[in-house]
Amino acid sequence: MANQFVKPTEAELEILHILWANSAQSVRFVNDKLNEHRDPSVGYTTTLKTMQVMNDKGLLVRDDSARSHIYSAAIPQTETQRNLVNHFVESAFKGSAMQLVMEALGNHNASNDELAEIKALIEQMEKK
Amino acid sequence: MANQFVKPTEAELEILHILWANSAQSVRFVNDKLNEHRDPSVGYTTTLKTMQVMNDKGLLVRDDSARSHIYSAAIPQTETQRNLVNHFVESAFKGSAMQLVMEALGNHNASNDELAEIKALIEQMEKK
DNA sequence: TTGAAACTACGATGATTATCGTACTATATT
DNA sequence: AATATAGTACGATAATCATCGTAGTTTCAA
Repeated sequence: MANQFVKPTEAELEILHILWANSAQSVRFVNDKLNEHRDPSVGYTTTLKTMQVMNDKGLLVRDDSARSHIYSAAIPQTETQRNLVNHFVESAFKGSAMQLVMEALGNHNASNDELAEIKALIEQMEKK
Repeated sequence: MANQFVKPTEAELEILHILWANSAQSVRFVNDKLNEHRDPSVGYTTTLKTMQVMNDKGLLVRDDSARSHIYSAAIPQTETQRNLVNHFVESAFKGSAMQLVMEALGNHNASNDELAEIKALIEQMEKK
């Protein structure tokens, strides 16, 4: 059977975004990145604890061979996002993914390039 | 300024779906509907309590003129879904709505009618 | 008219989340 | 060597969520 999806919390997702964009990093690095965009800044031990929990949950992988442990995301970004979308479609749109697509398309600006890319994807789907 | 968005929890969202589809209803009705698709069924007082909390949060409106109180969703389905999508795009896709669209399009089946509808929406967007 | 059935109010509980402080340990600087 | 610096481990806390039990009240039927 497929691996069981562990849904990351909001705080965990922020950390995942940082590790997806920056591969393997220390807690110090992640905490600094987090606080670049935070007003009440997050304490170092808060980030440490969260990342330890994520490691226990199987969301992160840890290399503890050196004194400063190095963490990376255990699951690829696209796979996690696919799972998140599946869950979200169910809970917010009762399974109607196309309603979600319409909503997301309608209320956010898209460049012509992006629109072209989506059209291409639709063409491709129609051929099946 | 616009009304502050109160994000419904998972359990609350399920109740909202029932009330969006069935307008004004009693707790009894909602609880019965919930338990149509639930294995460990939800207790009546659980649903009652949740709906009372939702009323306090401003998610529901209550008519308590009769003994059996009648609740309805305080905010329209489309408006709530728009807010949910906005939040989800931020947290899961760091603001890239088009990436969400691609993901949702790619991994869910769409009928030809639905694809046509989306194409129409895209045509319309290109004219701006 | 009295007892069962149905309803509301409300407090309590266990689980999860986000947060931090403290204790302890290893490294680096003077 | 002694001390400051930087790291990990871990317990504690307050907030939120989902859940339910109990108490009290209204309605209805035998």
